[in-house]
Amino acid sequence: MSDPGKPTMSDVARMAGVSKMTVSNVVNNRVPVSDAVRQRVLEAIRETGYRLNVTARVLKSGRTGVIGLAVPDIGHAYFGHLATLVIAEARRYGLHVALEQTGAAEAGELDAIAQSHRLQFDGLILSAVGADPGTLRLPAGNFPVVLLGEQGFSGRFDHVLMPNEDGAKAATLHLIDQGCERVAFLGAGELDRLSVASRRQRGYLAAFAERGIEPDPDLMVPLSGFDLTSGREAGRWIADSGLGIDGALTVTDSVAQGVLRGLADRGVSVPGQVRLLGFDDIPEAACMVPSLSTVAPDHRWMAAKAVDLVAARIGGAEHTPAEHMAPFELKIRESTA
Amino acid sequence: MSDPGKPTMSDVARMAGVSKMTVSNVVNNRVPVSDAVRQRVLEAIRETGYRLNVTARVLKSGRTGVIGLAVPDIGHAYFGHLATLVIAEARRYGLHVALEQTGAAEAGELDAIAQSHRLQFDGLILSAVGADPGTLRLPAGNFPVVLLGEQGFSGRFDHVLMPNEDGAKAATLHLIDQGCERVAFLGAGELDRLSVASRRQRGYLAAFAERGIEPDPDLMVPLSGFDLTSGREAGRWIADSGLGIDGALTVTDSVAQGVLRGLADRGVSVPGQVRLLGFDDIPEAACMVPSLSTVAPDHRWMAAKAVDLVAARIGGAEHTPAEHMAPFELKIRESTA
DNA sequence: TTGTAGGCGTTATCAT
DNA sequence: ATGATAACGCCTACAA
Repeated sequence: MSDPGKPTMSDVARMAGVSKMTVSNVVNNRVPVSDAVRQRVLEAIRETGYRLNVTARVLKSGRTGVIGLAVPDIGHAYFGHLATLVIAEARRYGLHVALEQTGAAEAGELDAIAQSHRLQFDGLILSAVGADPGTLRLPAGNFPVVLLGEQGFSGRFDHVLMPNEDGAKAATLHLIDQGCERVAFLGAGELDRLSVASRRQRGYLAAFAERGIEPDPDLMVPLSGFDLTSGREAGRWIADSGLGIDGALTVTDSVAQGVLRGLADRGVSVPGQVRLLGFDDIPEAACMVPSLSTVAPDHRWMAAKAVDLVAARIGGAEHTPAEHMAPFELKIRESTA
Repeated sequence: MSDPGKPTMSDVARMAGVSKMTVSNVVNNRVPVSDAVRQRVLEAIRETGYRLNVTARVLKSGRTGVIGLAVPDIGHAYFGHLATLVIAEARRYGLHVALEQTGAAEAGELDAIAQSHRLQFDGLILSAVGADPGTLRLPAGNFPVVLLGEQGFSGRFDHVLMPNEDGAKAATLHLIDQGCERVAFLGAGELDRLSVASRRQRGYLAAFAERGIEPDPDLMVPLSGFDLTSGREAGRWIADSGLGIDGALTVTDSVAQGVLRGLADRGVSVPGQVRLLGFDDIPEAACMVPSLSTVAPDHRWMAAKAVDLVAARIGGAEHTPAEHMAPFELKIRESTA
């Protein structure tokens, strides 16, 4: 007795007394097959427990029907939400989405690209925050890549952009107009790097410029990360700093959520003593206490656009790379009332 | 000129003036290759932009090094968090994780299994909430599947279980011991189905039994979903119901987050007028205002165990399926003070 | 150290 | 309507 191994089309064909090709045709409902033969084949499939070997099919077609979505951290509410939307949009094209986690580091992003080749994705949507799009190395040929959320346009890929500057500017103006005189920006970084954070910080600065106010460098505070914990530390810091901060724009909603908590730790009321404004409009924002005012980019629009672009390239389109800026809305809620 | 197509080993071999096999050996660092030849091959690889076609290799080896992780909805904080942990654990085995979304429906879960075959995963970790483990159909052969978080043990798969009953019981006892006389359970379902919700509800009932208190059916309220929005509605309902509810255990932390907001909408204070307790200990729980008391299963333990089990089966282990119950801790925070 | 032959499981093409 | 043959790109086994 030899090891039976997984049954193949040949096994089915032999059992049904037909050729491999006929089995293939039955499995794929392709050319007409006589009812008698079809039944015999289906019967043989059942008996052998045969399952199509997709790898072999992929080897021939060169297509997997899978696109990668690489994000810094799926644990972050924003990316979880985004992923859900991308998956929904991809379904419209019959595309499957596999998620990669880059860890918000350049190495991870480069690896995601390498992996997307390894895993034979047909394309990749990359939410890059660490790597410079100008220097990203790609798999051979013109592999469909769409960059998401980052604003450093390289001219090499399609970019779906968030309205980082305009959104942050509108948000800051709102805080100023609400009467805040000491508005902080939480999540500051090096302005020369084209990170999400620096883009938003530029918007913050643009608002001050428009109002003819001199920004105070002490109010642009860097964070150890863009998560709840860093936010909480920042919230406590605001209370302890003695800088008289009465308004704050955070680099993300998750940070704002932490800040809210950090302020509560110190008994500081929002919006009473400090008005708080976030960025992203994650689903949790409306359910915080107080509910969080925030810059709300149209996430569905972004997901749809990104998928449309990869799908088009996968379909063979050869348009020159372009930027696509998502619309946004400033959502005013309790935290800046 | 003909379409060059993607370069293959043959292309590289031709350019380097060697055989395909030599190229293969260089690429895989296998048998010794003379330095001269190696250089020529590497040079040719660079020039052609050749990249290994993994599909072809998989067709021979039958292994992809990828496991699937199928969860109801990655947009939910809990699953996002879980995914992060599983990805980290899988890395220890050199395994890659691809995420699937099942939509919390049986159809989605069955599809996830079908897909994991389609995508040639080596194994699957399935967080099943809809399908009955007893009736799940598997890909051919003994495909490594580990069920996560569900408590209906089938005897057919390894299960990594959450302490649903014990956790909910401990939580409910805590509420009772804090002096709550009207403790509600938010997220009730049909007790006969072995869902996560019904398991937790059993724990809730067990606590009442232990204290010799008759539970009030009006206090076991079903929800339209296990998300923020349903929670918010439930919170308002608590305030409007006139049932005198002064304590509540929710089926998940996300629901509790919504409830917190719904109560705030009605000006009900937590824990002053209503004490609130969640389940899961998502990262957000500690940062809510007030911070959320919750049942905290050891997520890292669960992720590690699940990965260990699939990895073992992928490695050929043939142990009989078993249950593995995660340890938990009751985290007391402000919401039940 | 390098090359040749054959096959992994499927499908396109052309023939019957 | 069905079958034979030849790829798809790589790797194992063996030969030189």
